Amino acid sequence: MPPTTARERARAALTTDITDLARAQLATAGAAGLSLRAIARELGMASSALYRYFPSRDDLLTRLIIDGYDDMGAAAEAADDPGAAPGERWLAVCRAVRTWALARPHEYALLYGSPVPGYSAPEDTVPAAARVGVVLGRVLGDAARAGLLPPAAGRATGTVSAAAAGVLGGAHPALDDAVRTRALLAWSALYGTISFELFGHFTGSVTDADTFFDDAITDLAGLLGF
Amino acid sequence: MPPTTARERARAALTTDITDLARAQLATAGAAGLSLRAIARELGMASSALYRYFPSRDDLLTRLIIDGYDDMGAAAEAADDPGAAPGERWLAVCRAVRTWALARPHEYALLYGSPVPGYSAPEDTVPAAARVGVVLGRVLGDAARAGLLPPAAGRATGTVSAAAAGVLGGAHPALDDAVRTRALLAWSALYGTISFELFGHFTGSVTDADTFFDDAITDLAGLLGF
DNA sequence: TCACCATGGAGAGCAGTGCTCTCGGAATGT
DNA sequence: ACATTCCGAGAGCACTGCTCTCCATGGTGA
Repeated sequence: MPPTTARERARAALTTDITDLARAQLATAGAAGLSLRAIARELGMASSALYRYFPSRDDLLTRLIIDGYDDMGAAAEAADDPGAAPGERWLAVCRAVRTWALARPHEYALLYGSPVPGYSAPEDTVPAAARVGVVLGRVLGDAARAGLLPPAAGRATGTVSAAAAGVLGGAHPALDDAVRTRALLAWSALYGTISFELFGHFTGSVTDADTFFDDAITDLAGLLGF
Repeated sequence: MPPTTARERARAALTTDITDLARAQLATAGAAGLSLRAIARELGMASSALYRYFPSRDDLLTRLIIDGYDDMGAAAEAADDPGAAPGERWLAVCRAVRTWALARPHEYALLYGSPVPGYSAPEDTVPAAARVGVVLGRVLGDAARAGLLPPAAGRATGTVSAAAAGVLGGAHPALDDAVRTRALLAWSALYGTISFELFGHFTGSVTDADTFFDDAITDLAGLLGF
């Protein structure tokens, strides 16, 4: 339900003002440079008043992390056309993730870079964090159900949890632990390439980042059988 | 040449004391929690005296980063047996990198996590950072020269720089841009899986991290033709 | 040998941080 | 109209990186 009383309205408005300013500050100073006092200053209020809205700096970061995961997940979902071929879908979703990351490098770093020290992601972040994985898992499952995947070897290595197996296509003869391991590998490889590009580990090695990314992602699609 | 005068000896000793304490602090508080004052306190000296040895906190971090790259590179080099088969070599080097990372998660995060904000890695870090890549590139090149690689398609996509091509096996008929792209992909995927494991993105999905890593790395080796 | 000077410590201080506490006014529910 | 809850302000604590000044010491050229 939306806020009803004037107080709740004001509180909600100020809360989004804070997170917006925090995001803006994130874009310039990074996560470590995020300063509650600076936000309060820009808002024209005492720093102590901010603690009525976020009990601590880490809680603000948690909010930003959840919003970030959700925003990225929405971008991935929007990029997925369930009617297209698996290879096309995979490429489109991966491209969307990279585009999202390139537009907000600091926010991406907050999600997939070093964890903030002394801060362990609360349970709240899990569902939001899973959204991109769910989209990629659906692509895999749809491909299997459409008979577009090579037959699986039927190996059960026991390394992929049942919960993850459910997300990664569910039960299907064309899907076994070996396939799912490759899916998890492709998933982490996607973030590996994006992180390397964003964090500067490719500088001097990759000249055309756009086509390199497409080539690499296509290789990964081949690994998955698309 | 080693330090000669007593002063130089004392300076070198104190410098290593500082970096050792910094590394210890890194292991507990992470990069953001690294405090020059705390180091000075543990050393029983004034915080201002530390600036005689490191002009700023970022310079200390740079030192730690270079040392970290070097240590990891040495571990990778030690794990590589040039006489073994390419697949074995690839697996051994990747395992060594992961083992190194698992033993020093915070140090790994410093190297491959989010870049420290407002801090751009100086040129000094480049050669040290390249060491692991050089080892992996040598494995690829040796495999090509031994005729253990499938024939290349001969594609020149122009995405891999000449410098990187030199590291990634050098010139050989079995090596083209398509192969080198896969090599860079495998390289970043290696760090993607390690980062995901270390940063907690696999929690709940991967049950047996050790065998998952081996499986994933073997898949990557297959992608490279090993 | 002695004077000179670079070296490296100590301390005070500045500007900034997250966070806590108390106080007082204002909106809300009864 | 009253009681309660909410929310902003201000002062203050402990901490940070960093600078500046001052001073003792160690190595060195005359």
